[in-house]
Amino acid sequence: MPVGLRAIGQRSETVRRANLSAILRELHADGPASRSALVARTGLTRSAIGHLIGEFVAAGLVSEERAAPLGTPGRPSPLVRLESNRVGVIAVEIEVDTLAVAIVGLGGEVLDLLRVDRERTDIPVEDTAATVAELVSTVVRRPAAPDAIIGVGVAVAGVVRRTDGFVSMAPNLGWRDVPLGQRLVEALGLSLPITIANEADLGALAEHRRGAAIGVSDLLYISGEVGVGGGIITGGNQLTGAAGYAGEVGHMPVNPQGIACHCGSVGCWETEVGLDALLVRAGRQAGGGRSEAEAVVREAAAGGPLALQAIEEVGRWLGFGLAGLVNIFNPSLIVLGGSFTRIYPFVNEVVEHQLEHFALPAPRLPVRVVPATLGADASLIGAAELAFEPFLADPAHWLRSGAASSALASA
Amino acid sequence: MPVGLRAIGQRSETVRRANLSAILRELHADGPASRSALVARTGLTRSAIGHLIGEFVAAGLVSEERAAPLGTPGRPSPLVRLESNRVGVIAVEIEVDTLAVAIVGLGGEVLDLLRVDRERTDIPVEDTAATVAELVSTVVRRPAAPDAIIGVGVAVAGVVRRTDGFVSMAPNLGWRDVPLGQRLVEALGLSLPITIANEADLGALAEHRRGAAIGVSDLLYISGEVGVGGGIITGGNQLTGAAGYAGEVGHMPVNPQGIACHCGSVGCWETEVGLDALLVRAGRQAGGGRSEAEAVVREAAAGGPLALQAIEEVGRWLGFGLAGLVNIFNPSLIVLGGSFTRIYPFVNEVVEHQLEHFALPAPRLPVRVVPATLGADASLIGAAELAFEPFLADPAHWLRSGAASSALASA
DNA sequence: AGGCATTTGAAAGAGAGGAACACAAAACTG
DNA sequence: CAGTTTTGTGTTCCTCTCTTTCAAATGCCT
Repeated sequence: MPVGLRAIGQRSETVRRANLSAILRELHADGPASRSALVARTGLTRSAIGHLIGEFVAAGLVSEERAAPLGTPGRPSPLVRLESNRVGVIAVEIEVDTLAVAIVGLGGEVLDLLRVDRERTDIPVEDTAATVAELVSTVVRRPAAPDAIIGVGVAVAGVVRRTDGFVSMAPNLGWRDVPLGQRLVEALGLSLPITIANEADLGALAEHRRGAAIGVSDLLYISGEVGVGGGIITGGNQLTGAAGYAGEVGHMPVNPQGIACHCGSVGCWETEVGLDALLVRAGRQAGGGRSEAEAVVREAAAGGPLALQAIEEVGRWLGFGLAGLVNIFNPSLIVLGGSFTRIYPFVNEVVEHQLEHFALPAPRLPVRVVPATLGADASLIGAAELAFEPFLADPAHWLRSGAASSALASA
Repeated sequence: MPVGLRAIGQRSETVRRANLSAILRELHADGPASRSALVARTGLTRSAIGHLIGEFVAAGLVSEERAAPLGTPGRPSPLVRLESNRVGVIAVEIEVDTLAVAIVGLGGEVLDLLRVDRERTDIPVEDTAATVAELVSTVVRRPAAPDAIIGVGVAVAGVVRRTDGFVSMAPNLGWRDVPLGQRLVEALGLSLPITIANEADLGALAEHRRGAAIGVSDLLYISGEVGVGGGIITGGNQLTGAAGYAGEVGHMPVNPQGIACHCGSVGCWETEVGLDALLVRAGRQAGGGRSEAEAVVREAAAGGPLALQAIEEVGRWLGFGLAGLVNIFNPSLIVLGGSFTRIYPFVNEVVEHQLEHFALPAPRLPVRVVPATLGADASLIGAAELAFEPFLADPAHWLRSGAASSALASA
């Protein structure tokens, strides 16, 4: 149901752009495919596919190889494969206690990955940007780097505006109203588009494309760290909201009688299910971060009653909040990421029980709750997908301008 | 960011379909427009517009009239206008205490409207369907009816599945797991597509297309009656969820220490902001419905302290819940419908205050809260829009098959 | 080896929008 | 009031892209 402004007139060229995009998306998402498989999946004719593939081959973006005979009669269809070391993106992850930079090739292969630990203290944006720039320039020089870098995607643990990467609030990084996008542009000094998004949003994107939620078009990804973030995909589209701030489910009020949240509100969901809530309930000091949480999980695994009880209580609140989200979004899948992945085995039952109790039967019915499968790199992979997005949406633009070489030159 | 399955290959014909659709949407949404305005809005050339308009004219769907000279130099562009009595839809609204059927012409004009009051008792679906059928057959026979009816849209006050109109739960109608869609198909006996959706979802659609939210692509429509429903539009698309159950914000848990909700949960938002909450706080009996609520509003307008206090308390909870939704959706507009429209003047300030207090600053900043403008007919208008949707999305399909006549014949 | 199923490749065909030009109609201009 | 300017329509030709069609290629199966 597109609204007026988007429904701009289409031209013949639009068709070609859309079809090139469709083919590229197939290959990027599902890996190598035979020509005939592409025919089947796109609904185009063999000739059309032939022409379009030819264009990609001419640009050096894909290669065709003799198909391995697969036992069926008929002339075998050649396998079309993306050249993963021709075009790539830089993915950056800025988290509380770690900083990562990766190079990801078209098709999703992680070609190179650099991760450094950071102090859990407030670090100025400028310093962060400088560190990122250093890592990027290292990684770009290494042999794994592809011929052309076409964009930079950044995942940040904070409330961030999509349009320009302005970070309104990243409490755990100690940032408030920080122009991260601008600083990164300055520090990187590349003439590449830099797109920044919230880490949970990108985790959702990653799980949707390459993780536990492949093929699911309505899903919630809930990432539990010190803060609780949500990435939401509905109808196959990411929920971004008017400015890209959407998905801050951690600050959904669930308990008016609850404790004060650093955001200024009271009883936010993350005050009940965030890492600190777990630690305090387990008799430990708040602020311990992942390592302490890990200790609680180990304690629980060993049968420690206090730890088990703490995790159970978190699970109860987790399920309570999820019930509300299920009623609001009617998803078919909920993916638990971050530290929730670790406690999933312990809370699975409570969560299901809470959903049974607090969610409406109709939207609750089809919901499955599963742990994330991409682990710590989820948002990094999502950042890469984000950076690839313009390319996937309109590869024709790159092909025409011979960007393979020009983009490289500028990198 | 379309996912694999949707990104089907496009053909030349697709372009024509899309462009016909774009033109029709413009005319349907914004009313008559000059050819040159259409050129400007779609970005197509004059020749293309000429051809496409020609096709519509040939089908008798639009007419062109000599432009009234409007004071600007240059040759005036003829005005393109939809023939509102050629193609129309039937819109049905099934609410707790009222039942309405309307005929709406292409362009959105309500050509005819029949509304009957109902007892606030549980009425079997079969009876409801029969009444609807009766109203429909009356209205279709009246002179205002257009040549062709192309679909039926139904708004129902309950949790309903989009695919087949299965009502999982409509507590105020006394329905549970009722195949409303099927019953309506049987009762109406028309070979027309019948689409059923939740009344708040359709209220949102109506306000988005023809009410307070025109041109806004990220909005929440919150409708307060006995139950509280939400219609959500993000990125210009309706949020439907996996099965169309999405938007049940009334059952978002906001108060674990609250009262039991009929849905089986505790502390749902509607237990704090629904009509019964208002009535009880105002010292009246629950179950009084709209008329009693109206009495409370009048009492408040006259300065009655108990009524004012009750409304204020509802406003406080309203703002509290909205804050959570703002954090989740980052909308740019919140439209208050149903009884909330009436209490808006009284709660405006409290709501804003609560948002200030409980919503994150970044998503909160651009949010405006406004009353609905379409009043009681909002969901009826939305139902019409829903029924028009397939036609607007692919008018070529209808033109080719000469549906103007064939659809009429079947009605 | 020959038949069959499936696919590729090239050429011709069809559908749709773009560009350019002649002509039309209204509003300015002096 | 006649000429000029501006904006628009209709027409013709062109370009782009996919489809259709047919011959040739390839490898399984008997």
